[in-house]
Amino acid sequence: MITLTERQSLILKAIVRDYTEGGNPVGSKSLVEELPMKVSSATIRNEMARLEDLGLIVKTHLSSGRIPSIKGYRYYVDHILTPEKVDNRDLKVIQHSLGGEFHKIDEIVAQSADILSQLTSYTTFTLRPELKDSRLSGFRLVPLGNHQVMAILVTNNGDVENQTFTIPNDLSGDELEPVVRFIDDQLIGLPLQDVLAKLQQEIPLKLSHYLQDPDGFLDIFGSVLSKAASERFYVGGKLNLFNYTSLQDPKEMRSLYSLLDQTDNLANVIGSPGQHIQVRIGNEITNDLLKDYSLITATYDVDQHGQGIIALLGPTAMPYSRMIGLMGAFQRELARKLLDYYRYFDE
Amino acid sequence: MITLTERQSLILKAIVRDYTEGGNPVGSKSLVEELPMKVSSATIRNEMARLEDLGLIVKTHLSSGRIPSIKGYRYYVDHILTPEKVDNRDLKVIQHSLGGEFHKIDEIVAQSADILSQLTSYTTFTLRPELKDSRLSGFRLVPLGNHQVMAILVTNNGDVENQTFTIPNDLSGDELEPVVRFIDDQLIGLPLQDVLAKLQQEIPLKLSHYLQDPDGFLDIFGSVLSKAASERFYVGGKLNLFNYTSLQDPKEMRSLYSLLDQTDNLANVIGSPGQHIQVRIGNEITNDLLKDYSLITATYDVDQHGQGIIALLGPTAMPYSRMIGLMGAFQRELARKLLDYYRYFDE
DNA sequence: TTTAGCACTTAACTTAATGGAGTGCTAACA
DNA sequence: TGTTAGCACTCCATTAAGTTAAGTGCTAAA
Repeated sequence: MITLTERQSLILKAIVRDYTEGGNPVGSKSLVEELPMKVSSATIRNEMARLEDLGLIVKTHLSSGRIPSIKGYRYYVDHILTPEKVDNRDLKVIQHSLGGEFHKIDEIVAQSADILSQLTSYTTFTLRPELKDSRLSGFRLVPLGNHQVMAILVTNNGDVENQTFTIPNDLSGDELEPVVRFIDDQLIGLPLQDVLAKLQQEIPLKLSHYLQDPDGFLDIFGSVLSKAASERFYVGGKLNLFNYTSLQDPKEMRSLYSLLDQTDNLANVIGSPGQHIQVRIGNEITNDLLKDYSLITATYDVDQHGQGIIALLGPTAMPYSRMIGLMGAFQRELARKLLDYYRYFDE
Repeated sequence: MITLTERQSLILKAIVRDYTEGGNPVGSKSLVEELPMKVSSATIRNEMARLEDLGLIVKTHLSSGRIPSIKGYRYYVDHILTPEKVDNRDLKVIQHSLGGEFHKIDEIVAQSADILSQLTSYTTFTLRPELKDSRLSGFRLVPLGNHQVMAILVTNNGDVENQTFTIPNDLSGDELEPVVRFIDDQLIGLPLQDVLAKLQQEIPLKLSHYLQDPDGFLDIFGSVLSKAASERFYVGGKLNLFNYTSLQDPKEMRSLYSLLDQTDNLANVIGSPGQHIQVRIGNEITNDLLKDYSLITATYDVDQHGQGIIALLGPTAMPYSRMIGLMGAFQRELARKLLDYYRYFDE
């Protein structure tokens, strides 16, 4: 367990700030002017040597200034930093852009990713509140003619999922009705997870009373259901990658970029953060492609509607205190907006 | 009007080929070995000087080898090149990947963009056949409970478009039925364009017999309708940009990339190509961001179902003959597949 | 018309020189 | 014991100079 003196702490803080703002290694002389106490550059050099021994700062070459190491950022984030109060203008932007009327949760969540990336110039990820508590509240089969049927699934949270299928023989609404009614009787009100489970056990058997070939129908129902139960990260500010990356090689650039495109893979990268705002720096991120970046993740709580996730990817040299402040604001504002949205369907 | 001698033509052809394959300016000595006739490098130098006078090739500096100019590529494409027969393996790939079963036209069109970009390592754009001949074949309003209604629109080509709306007061199916029936009577069978037109004229008046407040309903219907009538390019191989661009500056990279993201803007860039395969090179493309690239565009015909567009963006130094061959193959295969698809709904 | 020969140009690479920023260490000082 | 001034040292970045290889245009002869 590392403990720093007051002065060492101030020096580390100043190094992190300078490097984050200017992007250049920080030397002892420039620190003399910035530190609140009156000490010579030699003294600072001595302290810096100690910070280096502790592994908190490193040199880029033998006689260069210092930059924070991963460990240094870590210490800074854990013990020195205080979250910055969100700028009033930023807060206005957030509230205004979430203030409009939305027809889908996904729109709200996607919009959040966009705003956050706009405010930070980094790349952001958002995940809607978990669906595990969602319940099936309605199922429809709408014959469209021409061998097509649309299956629609509604949850108690107002989520609507639909898919169109091509079927060998046209069906009339009358033929479909008993099946839909059966589904309604048996499954409405159950959590989606349970519906998925039942779908593999008792339902096929019972359904065979109503339909000669229940398999086709079950495929359809299952397909919409799993689409509704799937969880997808929204990515905002993908293009911002160009701002903060130091990569030159187009090949690496490409593979990084395509990582951001594989939204189904992002869950592995981001994981499930705890209650508080979590910062992972450099190689603390499990994915090798991101070992030179930092990832800030946080959950947000929407009462009994479960938790969602917001995340922020940027350079290791990012203004952590401002970013953490912003994440906090988003936690609150997004939760509030969604609570508002859900209330509409709870009535 | 430029006319080249047989020998000049062969030299230009060789320069284009060499530069396209190797990426380096081509000198007179290396051409000696490649040309089918027996001439010295000095002779080739003389010919090259003439080609340069004509503006077909240029030097990168006073004593460098030559590279084709825009005008040179133009001449090559117009007078020298012969489309390459499509590799059998490539044809298999195309046919196989379009061979599967699709539930939506958009899936086929998007898939085509992906395959073509995969085969070429460039970026591709595809547009589905024009909708102008599509006719409205069905309209549904499905109440979902919780203040939500889904509007579904079906065309005679099997296109399905849907959108969910939040409405102030819940409506039952019974209330909606006369409205839907009215729409069916008045509008089914008409081309979408005509439907759009009528929607702004006679319909609102007549509809007021059935509904107290037709405006809300018309908004809904109009919204789905315009969604169905909107034409969107699919973009394939966006990431391939990293392969063929020579840009270093992340800022330019970014603006180029975001051009590809604005799918609604692409129509301006791509235009409406004529019957044949059209090649635009460098500054022949109207968009300034693309002045260092080449764009190959072509239409494909699906009989009475209208025309679609495929396009290919790559470096000016691209193997035109192979690319034009591939575009030809796609014209045929995509048209065939779509004809097949439509036939299903024509029955 | 073609060709050999040659002087000339340029990019790309290597090497050397210089200045500046920063460090660690030593010795003196409070 | 902690702090400071001074100094030798290191490394990067930039500039300058030199070298090589590829390629050209031009001239004069075949």
